[in-house]
Amino acid sequence: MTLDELLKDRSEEAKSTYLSHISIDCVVFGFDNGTIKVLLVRMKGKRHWMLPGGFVENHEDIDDAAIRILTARTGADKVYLQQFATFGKKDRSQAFFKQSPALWHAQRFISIGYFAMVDFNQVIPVADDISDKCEWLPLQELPALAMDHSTILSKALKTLQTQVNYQPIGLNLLPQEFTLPELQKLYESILGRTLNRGNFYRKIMALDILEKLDEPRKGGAHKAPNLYSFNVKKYNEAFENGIYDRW
Amino acid sequence: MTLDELLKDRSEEAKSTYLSHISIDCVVFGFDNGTIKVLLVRMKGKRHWMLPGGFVENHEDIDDAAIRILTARTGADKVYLQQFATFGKKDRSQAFFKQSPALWHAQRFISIGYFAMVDFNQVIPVADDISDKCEWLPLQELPALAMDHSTILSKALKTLQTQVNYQPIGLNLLPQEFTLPELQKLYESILGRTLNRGNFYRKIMALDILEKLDEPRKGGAHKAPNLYSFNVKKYNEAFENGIYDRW
DNA sequence: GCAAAAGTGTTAGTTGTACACCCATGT
DNA sequence: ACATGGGTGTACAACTAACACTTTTGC
Repeated sequence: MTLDELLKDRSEEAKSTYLSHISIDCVVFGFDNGTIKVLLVRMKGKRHWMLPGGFVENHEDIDDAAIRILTARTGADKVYLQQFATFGKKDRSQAFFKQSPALWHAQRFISIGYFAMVDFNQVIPVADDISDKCEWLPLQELPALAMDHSTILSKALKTLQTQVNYQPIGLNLLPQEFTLPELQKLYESILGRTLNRGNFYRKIMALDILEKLDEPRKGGAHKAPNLYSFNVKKYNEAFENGIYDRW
Repeated sequence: MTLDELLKDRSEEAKSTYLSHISIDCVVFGFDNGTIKVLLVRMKGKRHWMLPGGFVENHEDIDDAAIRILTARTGADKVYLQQFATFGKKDRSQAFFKQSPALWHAQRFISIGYFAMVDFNQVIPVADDISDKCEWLPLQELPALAMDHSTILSKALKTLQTQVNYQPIGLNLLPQEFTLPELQKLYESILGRTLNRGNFYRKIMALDILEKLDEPRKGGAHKAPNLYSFNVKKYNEAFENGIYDRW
C-alpha cells in the first residue's frame, strides 16, 4: 500500500478515536558516545524526516498520550517527558498532505510539544506502519525537517538549555553507571561550551548526588575511570528546586 | 436570556467558526497601588470566577487568537502576551457544563495558557455577553476559580517568578512614568519578599535602562519622588538575553 | 520637625574563574 | 613514557547582603 492508501484506510477510524485538530510531537534526546542525538522518523514515500508524533484519544490526558506515543517509538517505559510549548500557526501542518485534503492527517493541527530524555542504550527505535524509518540522528548534523519540526526541535533544545539547572539531565540521559568525564561531556554538549574539569568536579561533588561504585570501567586505554551512579533520592532532592549554579 | 439559552444560541455558529476541542485561557497580570491583580470574569448565573478565555478561529494563528481574546476583554492593544503551558487533562472542562452536554461549550477542551502583563491604568475591563462581570481581583485574596483555572493561574505565576530575569516586567506592568519605590514594590510583589533599597537602587542604575524625568511626582505627603521612564531600546537590549542577576 | 525619597560608603562573606600541581594507572 | 583520570590548592575578581550615614524636600 502507498502512504496515501494507508492513511485513507485509517482516516475513518482516526476521526472517531482521536480529538480533531490536536497532535503531539516529541523531541527525544539521547546521549551516545559524547554526542546528543535526536530520535526521528520518516514516512513512507516522504523525503523529510520528522519528529515522532501522534494524536490524543477522546478520553485520554495529553500527558498520557505523549507517554503512549513515545513508548510505541522507543520501547522504553518510564521515559522522562515534559511539555514545553504548543505550536499553532495556521499553516503549520496542512501543506504536508496537500495532495489529499480529505484525509484525517490533512486537517489543521495544533501540536503540543514534549521533550524527552532517555537512556540511549535502553531504546530500540521502532518504525510504525506508516513510516519506513525511525532512527537516532546526531543533533549537530540534522537535515531540514518536515513542516515546522525544525522550529519545534530548536525550541525544545533551547528550553533544555535554559532549564539546565532544573532538569534531571544526567539521571535521564546517562546509563545507570557512568564516569565523571562522561557526565562532564554531557553538560558540555548541552551547554555548547567546555567546562573546567577541576571546577566541574568540585561542583558535582558538592551536590552530593553521586555514589562511587567499587569497580572502575575496564578495557579502555589509559587509566580506568571510576564508575558512578546517581543516588536517586538525593538527586531528586537536589533538582527539585533547581540547583543553584550558573555553570 | 439565561446562560444556557445564550450558549445554545451560539453553539451552531461556534461549531463552524472555531476549531473544536481547543480553547485559550489568559492570565492577565496588572499592578495597582503596590498590589498584583488578576483580571477575572464571571459567567452569568455561575458562582465561580474564571480566567478570560476564548477559542481559535479556523484560520487563525493561536497567538493571534490570544491577542484577539485579550483585546476584547481589556480594550488595550499591544498587550504583552506569552504562552506558558497547555492543559489537557481529560476531565478538566466538561463538568462545568454538565447540565447541557450538547452545547459547544460542553465538549472536551484542551486549553492553551497565555499570560499577559498590562498597564493597569490603560485597561477598562469589559464583560462579554455571556458574563456579568469582568474585574481585577488582587492576587493575594483570590477565591477558588472554576474548573482547573486555579491551577492554570498558579502555573502562570510560577512561570513569571522563575523567569523574572528574562521577562520585561517593569516595562509592561508599570505606567509610562513611575518612581523607583514603585518599581521596587513591583519586584517585591512578584518575588514575594522585600529587597534592600540601596542595593536595588544600584542594580537598577547599573542596568542603565532608566531615564530620569525633569519633574518629580507631586501631590503626596513627604518628599516628592523622582519620576522615571524606561529607555525602551536599552531595556529590550538588557532583557534580550536575560539580565544577569539573582535578586 | 517629620517622614519619605535619594544617593553613597563600607565591610564581611561568598562565588566564579582560571591555573597549576600532584598522584594514579592501564597500555 | 605517555595519556587519561582523579583530586586538591590557590588567588584574584566579582558579586551579595546587610547596615549605616547623609542629604533632599513636601507638608
